[in-house]
Amino acid sequence: MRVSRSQAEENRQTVINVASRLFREHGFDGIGLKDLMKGAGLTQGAFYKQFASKDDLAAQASKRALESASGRWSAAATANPKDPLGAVMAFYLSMEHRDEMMDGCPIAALGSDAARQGTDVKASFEAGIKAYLDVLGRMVAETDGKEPQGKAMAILATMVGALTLSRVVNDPSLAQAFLATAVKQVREATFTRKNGRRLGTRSSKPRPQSSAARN
Amino acid sequence: MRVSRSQAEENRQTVINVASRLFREHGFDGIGLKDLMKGAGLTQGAFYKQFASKDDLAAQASKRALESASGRWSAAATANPKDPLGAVMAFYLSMEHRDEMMDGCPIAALGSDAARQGTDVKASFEAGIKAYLDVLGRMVAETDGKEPQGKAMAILATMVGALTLSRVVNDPSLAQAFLATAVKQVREATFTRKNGRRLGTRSSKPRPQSSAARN
DNA sequence: TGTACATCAGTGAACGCGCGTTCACTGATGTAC
DNA sequence: TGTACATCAGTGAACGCGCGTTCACTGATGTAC
Repeated sequence: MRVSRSQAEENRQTVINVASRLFREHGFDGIGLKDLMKGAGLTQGAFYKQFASKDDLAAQASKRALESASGRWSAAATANPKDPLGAVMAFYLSMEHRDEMMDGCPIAALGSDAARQGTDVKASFEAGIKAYLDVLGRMVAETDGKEPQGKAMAILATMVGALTLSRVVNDPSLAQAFLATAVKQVREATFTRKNGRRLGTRSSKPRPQSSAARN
Repeated sequence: MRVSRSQAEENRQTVINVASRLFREHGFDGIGLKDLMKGAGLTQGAFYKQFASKDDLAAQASKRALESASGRWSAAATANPKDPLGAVMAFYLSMEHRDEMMDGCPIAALGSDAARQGTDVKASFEAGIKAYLDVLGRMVAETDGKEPQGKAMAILATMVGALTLSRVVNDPSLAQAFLATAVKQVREATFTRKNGRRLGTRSSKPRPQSSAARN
């Protein structure tokens, strides 16, 4: 039966939100429209009243996932203005994040899938990644004036790679080591720039099983 | 009709080799057994004479893909003994590698898929990653004595992350920038250690469209 | 404001298709004598 | 070494199933008068 316009729009948003989480959990190919719609309390027939195709939803859900993730970065940064980068790394490079793909970083959760998707999905990722880089760049600029955008790209790469690597191995201590060495490398990269001498002396010894080396 | 034992074993190896490339190209879920077997010149019915399940093949193909990739690293390193790390980065962080998933790094090509696979696939990745780390660790140890294994993990994370990021964006210059900043960051990380002063002065300015910053 | 009607979000069944897996069968290979 | 027979890698059809997509239908919503 028909539903009010605002209700329909609300349903649409719910589907996108649900899909942004279920795609991260199961991959674009790992979850069907039936389960996606069921997650939003609807049946699969309604899908094509809201979206042109599964690819269309994939692009919109990717956009939503990136927005929500970038929001978490900003929130962590503003909640800890003394060490915003440390706050971001504390949740990003944690074992909790490693073990929870559904609410985590979509680049790590869907990266190699997204590389095989079409232009629309990649456009969503591209826009979201630029937002990540803005947030990161602003953090880096505060402690390290030189080329903050280049630094931000390298830092993001290190973080995404470390999370990916930590997820494809069975051994939890190896997984944790990838996360901890990434924290360390990012700290050194951001505090080592000004004429070759380290600015900060923040220790970054990896704590083998703790969830995050917050320093 | 029956086939000689050595022919059967050869066929089996061919299937694993083909699968290691087609899984990287299409993802574990993106290619079916029929096409996998056809790629090896066989029909799908023969599959279960050689493998217990598709997951079984996924684990063996992952192992094969990692072995072949780690072989490429070693080859690049020994071919360029003066700058093995530079040689590895020259192909790993290149636009050619970005645009060719089939013969490229399985961690970048299958990383987020592998994170969702079972213990066997992850065991293949874990073993392969340790081999990568050995090769990298030896390179790092030559120029930078301290904690080569930790450095190797951070470098691998940066490289995997940069390649992944370069593949999920449409804009080729942004893709190239991810690769170039990764080269730069790895260079700085490996040559900046000894009491805070940089050892080498190798320039690492990114060359916007070239395939790799070889320096 | 009230009524008649058009719109369209959502339902649930159906479409064709390809999936992973199973199976009866084939016939060359490998083995026992 | 030669023969009889068991083995089993490979074939191709079939299995049940879930997929993305389409469609006739429903009935509350939105609109025209």
